[in-house]
Amino acid sequence: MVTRTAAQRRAGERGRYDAYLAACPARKLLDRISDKWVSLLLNALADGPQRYSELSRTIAGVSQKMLTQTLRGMERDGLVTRTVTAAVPVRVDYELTPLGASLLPVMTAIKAWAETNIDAVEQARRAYDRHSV
Amino acid sequence: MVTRTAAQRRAGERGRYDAYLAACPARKLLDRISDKWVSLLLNALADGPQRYSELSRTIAGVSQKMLTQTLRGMERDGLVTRTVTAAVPVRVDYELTPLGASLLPVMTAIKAWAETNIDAVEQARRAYDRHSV
DNA sequence: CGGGATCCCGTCGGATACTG
DNA sequence: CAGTATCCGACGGGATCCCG
Repeated sequence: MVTRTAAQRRAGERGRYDAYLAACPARKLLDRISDKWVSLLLNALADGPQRYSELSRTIAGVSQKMLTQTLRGMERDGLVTRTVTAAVPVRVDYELTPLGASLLPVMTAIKAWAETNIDAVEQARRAYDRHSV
Repeated sequence: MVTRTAAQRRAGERGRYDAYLAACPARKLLDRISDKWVSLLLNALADGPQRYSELSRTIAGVSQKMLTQTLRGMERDGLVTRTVTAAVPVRVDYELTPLGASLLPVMTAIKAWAETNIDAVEQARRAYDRHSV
């Protein structure tokens, strides 16, 4: 077997492609906001700061692990600020930064497309399922 | 143990919340376009129809499994059309539908935000990492 | 109250081999 | 050429327990 296998060739190409992808800002952002909890937290924090426990109740379905993990990630990316108030029961508030708030219009644009086109998508989906099942 | 545990209460709330989420058009759309391969295919198909093998080479890093699976999903949602030309070697072309094409501006908006703000995000990230490591 | 650490399971996605 | 079928490893994310 002198020639490289298809898998080997693809592996080489993938290396460069992954590097290209990793450098792509749009993909980085998509990876971030496409996260289920990030988008929900963005919405929850849109109308003012909230405490950890408030967020926990607002989002309802989230586990502490994911709530903490997601908030940490967003804080790291400068999308939210974390403010600890030393009291007897500790108090922690989260708030959108200007950067985080600037993401809201983008979410709105996505939402707008979704709301106008979701019917067409679901119709196409039903049509597809009908003749293929 | 008379009262329900926190987990039990959350489970109930999650049921309603999941239902709410499932009904949310914006989330459905996000789930779809946030997919790594969907966004790449959208871009690849932006400037005209392409054959299966062409897409395979354009995207480079994708496995046949994911390429086929993703294209099927997009076809189901009415974002692309699949045209089979019966010839000696079979020929299959994929093309964006108007619905699929209407998604491109949204992707552009996301890309625009990403390109103007990615520096701020990465700077915040470095600052965060510096004082916490 | 606001988490950190750990365990565990389900699903996603890659590799490989085979087919019309 | 354009897939389908199968195996399987990695990882995301929930549940649980514990701490400052």
